[in-house]
Amino acid sequence: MTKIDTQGALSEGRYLAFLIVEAARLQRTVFDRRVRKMGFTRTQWLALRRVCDQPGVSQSELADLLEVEKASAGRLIDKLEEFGWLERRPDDTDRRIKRIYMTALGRRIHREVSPIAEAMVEEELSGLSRKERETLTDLLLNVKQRLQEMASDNDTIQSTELEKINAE
Amino acid sequence: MTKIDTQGALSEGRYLAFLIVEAARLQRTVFDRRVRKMGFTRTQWLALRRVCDQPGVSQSELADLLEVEKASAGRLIDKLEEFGWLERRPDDTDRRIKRIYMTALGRRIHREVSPIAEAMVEEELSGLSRKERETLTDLLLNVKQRLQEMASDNDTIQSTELEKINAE
DNA sequence: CGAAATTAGTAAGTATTCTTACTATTGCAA
DNA sequence: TTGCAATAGTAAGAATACTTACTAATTTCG
Repeated sequence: MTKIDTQGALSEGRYLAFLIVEAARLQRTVFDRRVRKMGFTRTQWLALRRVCDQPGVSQSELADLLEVEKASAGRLIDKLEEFGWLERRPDDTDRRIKRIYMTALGRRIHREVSPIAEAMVEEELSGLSRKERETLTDLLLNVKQRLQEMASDNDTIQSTELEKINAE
Repeated sequence: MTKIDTQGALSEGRYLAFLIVEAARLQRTVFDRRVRKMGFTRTQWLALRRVCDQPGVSQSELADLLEVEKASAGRLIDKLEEFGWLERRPDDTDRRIKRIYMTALGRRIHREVSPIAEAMVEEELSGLSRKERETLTDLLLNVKQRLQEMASDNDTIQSTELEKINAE
């Protein structure tokens, strides 16, 4: 009764969904290859970049921005502090909060890696005109906003049916 | 001497690169939320879907398709075989090879989850016309192909300079 | 034929991140 | 004020995936 038509109109959209994932994964792969030889990971680079954009960010805020858990962010900052790229400083008024700042070494690393990232982006978009880039931006923004709404609506799924099947 | 202009023309492209990553991550988040309650992970679902599309695939082929290492694919298949969704069968002619097939239960799980995935894709694209979807597909394909070329060119980066900085 | 190189899969150890539980601090309200 | 709830960060253990090394089977080539 619930035959699924995977060959019909839906497949086009499914293809688009895969395209988005594949483009993102390729970006990640290329970036990883180009910077991993330097001895750090993509996550570490993203954290460094965030702190550069927003010095004095708290650990929890940084965790949100990087979309990892608070505990994971703590470990990450441990390592980056070990490297001497970042440092924790207490907040002036709230003693629970530790704020993150870049060190001179961190700023230097950032200055060196930034052009690699910029060059990668420029290269991957080199086949598109300025107008096409704008169009791509608009369309992706549309999809992203829709996805954000979907991510907010939490609890619309019943799992009971599947659990029954799995339990048999 | 190597001043970086992060505010100029490059920032537009950088924004696009982030958009791609964010859209992909949101897709993943939404899908995870909708199926994780059913007791399995996105990777497990992707593996099941691949085997459904391509029954009799070998473990190594599956690892390539999922872009994980052979060892990880082995563990993954262990678990899915434990669940009773997939099964390994020996190859007829090459005794090294184990081919992966779906079980009746696996097919049933697939039939239940597939519409959830399809509905998600349809919903996330609901703000775009058919023509806009085609445009988005074309533009993303262009970016993806460029990234694939970049992923093939392996060794164009010197890491020496960064290592020097880091070692100080 | 028979030894070397290649390929499929597994095993062990490591790294990363998540989940859950905990401590310390702060804010709010009876 | 004092006690309860919320928030920031940490700790410990599980899950997942990667890296490296290994075994078994197959292919290639002298």
